[in-house]
Amino acid sequence: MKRRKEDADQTRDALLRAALTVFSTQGYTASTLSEIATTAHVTRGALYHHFSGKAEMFNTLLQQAVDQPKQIVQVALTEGGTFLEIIRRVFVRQVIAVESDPVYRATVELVMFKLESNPELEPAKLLLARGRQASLELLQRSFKDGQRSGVVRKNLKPLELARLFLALQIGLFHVWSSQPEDFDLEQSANAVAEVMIAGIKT
Amino acid sequence: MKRRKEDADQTRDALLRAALTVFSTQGYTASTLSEIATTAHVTRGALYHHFSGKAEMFNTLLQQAVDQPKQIVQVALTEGGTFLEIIRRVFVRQVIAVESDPVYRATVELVMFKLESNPELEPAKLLLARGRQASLELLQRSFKDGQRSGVVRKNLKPLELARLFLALQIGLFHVWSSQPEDFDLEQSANAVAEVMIAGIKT
DNA sequence: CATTTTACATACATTTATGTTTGTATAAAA
DNA sequence: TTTTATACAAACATAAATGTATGTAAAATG
Repeated sequence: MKRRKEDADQTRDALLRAALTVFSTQGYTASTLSEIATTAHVTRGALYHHFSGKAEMFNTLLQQAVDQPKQIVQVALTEGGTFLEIIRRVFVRQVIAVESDPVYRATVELVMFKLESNPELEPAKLLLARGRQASLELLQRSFKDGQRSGVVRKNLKPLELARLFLALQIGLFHVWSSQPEDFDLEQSANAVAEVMIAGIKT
Repeated sequence: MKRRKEDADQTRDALLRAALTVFSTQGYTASTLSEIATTAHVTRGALYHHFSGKAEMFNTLLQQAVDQPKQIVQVALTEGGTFLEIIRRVFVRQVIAVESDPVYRATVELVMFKLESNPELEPAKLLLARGRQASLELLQRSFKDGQRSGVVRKNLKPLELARLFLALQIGLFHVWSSQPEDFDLEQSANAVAEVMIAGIKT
């Protein structure tokens, strides 16, 4: 029995959700299209109808997650405050976002820590690299401003400061991700942010 | 023609090196025993003679890499110095170790950032988790001592400090690993360590 | 109402990796 | 020197995943 267009969209969504689930548990490479299809309660026929294959599903998932960090920066900027306050807000919120949104979390974990080298995923990797590069440059400019206005120590290069910021975020997420149960991410993010601020302010 | 015992050991080593190479380029899951064997200039027959399969090869590789960080701590302790000096030395050296030893680096990158979920690798994951847990506890005790002796701020819990230390190491390595070319790891490690020290000292 | 798409399911052909088995030349042991 | 164990290579059998091709009922289109 044929479905209506809205039903088809629903099938597509179910397939994407199933893909994320299967990717997260089996890993990308070991994930089979059969399992994704059956998890979504359809057959591979439906999957091939909606997507060209595994890589396209992955790219679709990824695309949904790359915008999140930028939005957080936008919001934090509109709220105003001192430079260090903004930096701190962005840091903490970006870390927490990953805890509150399970889909976002699964995607980030998958992409950052659980993706084996794979030629067919190079475009995805590039997308991510560009995103990180953009963040790095934005942070670098911010810290340069911070130094100009005198609130940030000047013996550290803006680039190093930006890397420190990123490294702390990624590392904190990594450590939490490996043992989420006994770990209050928000609290840790605040503690870590405090040390970072204390370490870089004049 | 049959080889002598020493030749056999050589074959085994070649297989392990080949495995690391192939794992690093193709990822664990996508790596095939055929490719590992041919990379080592033998056939799968030799591989199956020396190892029970892919997982055993991986575990063997991993085992070689888990001891490294501990040794660095041992050495750094014997050299003496103030608490903050030791912390800084350990931090920087552990980060740098990964740059100077290509085999160690490849293993760590593989294990930390490029290992998709895989039931047959659970023992390996456990091995690593235990190692990290041990580091965490050691660091925690160290920071507690540091606080008792008054050189470390007391408004942060030792556990948080230990996580901060680990997160910085992991994050820095992660950021560097994604773009090693335009990045002096030693310099960054020192810069980061300095900020960390500045952020936690009284 | 007739026709054409759409949204899948089903069946098939091909490929590829795996584990095992068998064969064999040589080194080591007795 | 005879025997046995070692270190592999080569062949085989099996399983599993992929992509494609075909079938089909219902929805959309005119």
